[in-house]
Amino acid sequence: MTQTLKDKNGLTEEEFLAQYDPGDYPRPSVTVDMLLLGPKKDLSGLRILLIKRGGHPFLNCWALPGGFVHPDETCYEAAKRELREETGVKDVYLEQVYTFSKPDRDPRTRVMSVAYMALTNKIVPVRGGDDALEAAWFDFEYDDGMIHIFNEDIGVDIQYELTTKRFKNGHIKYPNLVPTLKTKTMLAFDHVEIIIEAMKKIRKEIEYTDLPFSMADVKFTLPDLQVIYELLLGHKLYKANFRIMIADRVEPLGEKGKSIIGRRMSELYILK
Amino acid sequence: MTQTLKDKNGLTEEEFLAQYDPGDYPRPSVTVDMLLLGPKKDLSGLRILLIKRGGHPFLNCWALPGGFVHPDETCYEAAKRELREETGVKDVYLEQVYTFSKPDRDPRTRVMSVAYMALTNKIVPVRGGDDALEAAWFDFEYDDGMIHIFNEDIGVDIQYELTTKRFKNGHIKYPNLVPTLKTKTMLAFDHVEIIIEAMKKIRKEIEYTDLPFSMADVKFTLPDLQVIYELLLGHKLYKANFRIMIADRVEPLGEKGKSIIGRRMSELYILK
DNA sequence: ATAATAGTGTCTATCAGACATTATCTG
DNA sequence: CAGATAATGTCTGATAGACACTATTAT
Repeated sequence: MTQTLKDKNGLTEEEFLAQYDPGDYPRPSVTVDMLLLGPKKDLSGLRILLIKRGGHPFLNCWALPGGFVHPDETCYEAAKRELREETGVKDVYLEQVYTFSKPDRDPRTRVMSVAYMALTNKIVPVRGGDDALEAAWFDFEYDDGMIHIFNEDIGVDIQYELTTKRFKNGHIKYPNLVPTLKTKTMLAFDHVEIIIEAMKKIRKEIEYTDLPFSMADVKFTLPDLQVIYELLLGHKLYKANFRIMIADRVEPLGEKGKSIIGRRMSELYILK
Repeated sequence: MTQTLKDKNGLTEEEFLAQYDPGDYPRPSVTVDMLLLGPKKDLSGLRILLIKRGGHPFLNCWALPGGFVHPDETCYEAAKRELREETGVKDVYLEQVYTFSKPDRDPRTRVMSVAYMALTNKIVPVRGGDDALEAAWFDFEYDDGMIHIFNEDIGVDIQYELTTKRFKNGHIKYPNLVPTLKTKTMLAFDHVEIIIEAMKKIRKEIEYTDLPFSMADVKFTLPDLQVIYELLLGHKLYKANFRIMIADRVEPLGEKGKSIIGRRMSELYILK
C-alpha cells in the first residue's frame, strides 16, 4: 500500500530502509530481570531464586536472575531463555511487570530492565552454573510492611522495611511502597523495587485471574490450592468461602489423592 | 561497602567501571508511545490524539505520539517531554502500560517501545507542529468488540474488530483481544495493540483507583464525573449507585456550578 | 407552568466474612 | 477409638444493580 509512496527526499520505503542509519540516537542496553517464585515442598512458605553476582558492580551481592535481550528475540523470549539457562526452570508462568529506566540504575552504562514475574510449581535444585555464577533459593516473606529474604544454609539475611508514601500523578494522588534496607546485606541494583512491583501485581491479579494455579500441580487437592492462595495473598482464608469462590473454575476428577499438607486423602481437581 | 572488593581480574569497582566497554552487546533503540485520551468539550465522547507520519516507514499513516528516550531521562520523563513537545499538553495523568519488543515491529531497526497512557481533562488545540508534523484529535470509540477512530473534518476513518482469543501461559489459560483491520486506513506500527493494552489497564484500574478524576476539572459536578466514568467504562451507570460508590472519595465545596452536561446548577466537589 | 435534571430512598440478589457442624480418614 | 482434617451448612453484614420518587431550577 505504501510501497510506491515517496517521502520528502523522494525515496520509496524500500530505498529509505536501505539507506537508514540507526546510529542517530544513543541506545540503552536492555535486560530482563525475573522474580521467580515457587512454593516450598511442604507448602510452608514461598521461595525466591537469586543469583550471586560474580563481577562488578554489586560484586558478591545477590540479585534477581536476568540478562541481556538478544537482537532477535522479544523480552518475553529473553526472560524464558534466561530462566532456562540460569536456573533450568521450564514450563513457568511468565508475565511482564514493569520497565525500569532510571539512567543511573546501573553504574556501568545506561541499562533499562524489563521486569517479569515467573511462578513455578516446583523448586528445582539449581546448579552453581557457569562462570562463577552461584544460584540459590531463599525463603521469601512479604508481609506486615516487610520484605524478608533469607537462607540459613548459606547464612544470608536480607530485610527491607516497606512504608506507604503518597505520590501525585497529574492532580490525583496514589499510595506507593518505599523500601528501607534493614540489614547489612542488600539486593543488587534496584531489584527490591522490582520485587515490590511484582508482588503488587500478583496480589491484584489473584482477584481476577487463575495465576495461583501456576504454583499447583496439574492435578491438585483443594486444601493444597487454598494454601497456595494464602501464601501469595499473605493471609488466611476460610475454607468454605474459598471453595465457593473457586467452585466454577475447577473440575473434580472423581479420584482421590494425598494432599501435600494434611494427612487425609482428598478429592483431586484440575483447572477448567 | 563494596569499594574495596576486587573481582576475578583484581579490579576494584572504580577500576572496573573505568575500563568497562558498553559495546559488548547489540543495543535496541527505545521509544515511548502514548495513548493520550481526553473528553470532548460537551462530554459526548472521548478523543484520542494522533500524529501523521511525515517519513518512512508508514509514511502518511496516523500514529500514536511518541519519540526516542534520551540518554539522561527515564521513560516517564521522555513521555512527559514528548507530550509537551508534540502536543503542548501539560499536567497530564501518565502511567506506564507495557513494553513492546517484537524484533521486527519497526522495519528500520530494532526499536522497543515503552507504552504509556495519558489522560487529560482538556482537548487542547494542536498545532501542525515542526518538520511537517501534523497532529489531530480523533473521535475514539472502544466498544462491542470494536475500536473506531475517526475525524470527519479530515476524512479519516480507522476501524478494528476485536475478537477474544484464548492463550496459554505455563499451564493456565487466559483470554486476550486480537484486532483485525476493517478499513483501508490503518494505524502505524503495532499501535493498535498499544491501545488495546492501555484500555484494558484503564478499565481495570477504574475499579480501585481515582484515575477518571484526571479527566475532570479540579472542581467538578457529580453529573459530569459520572459521565466521565461512563465514557471510560463504555457503559451507563445508575446515578444513585454511582454516588454511593464515590461518596467517601469526594468533598462537597458548598458551592454550586454549572455542569457541562445538563442545564441546571449542581453542587461542586473536589477529590479528597 | 413545565420539562428536565439534581438528588435521595429503598428493595433485592449476590457475595465475602465468619463460625459451626458433619463426615471421613489415618494412626 | 481418637484426633485430625475433609467437606458442607448457614448466619450476617456489606455491596452492586435496579428502579422509584421528590426537589429544584432554567426557560
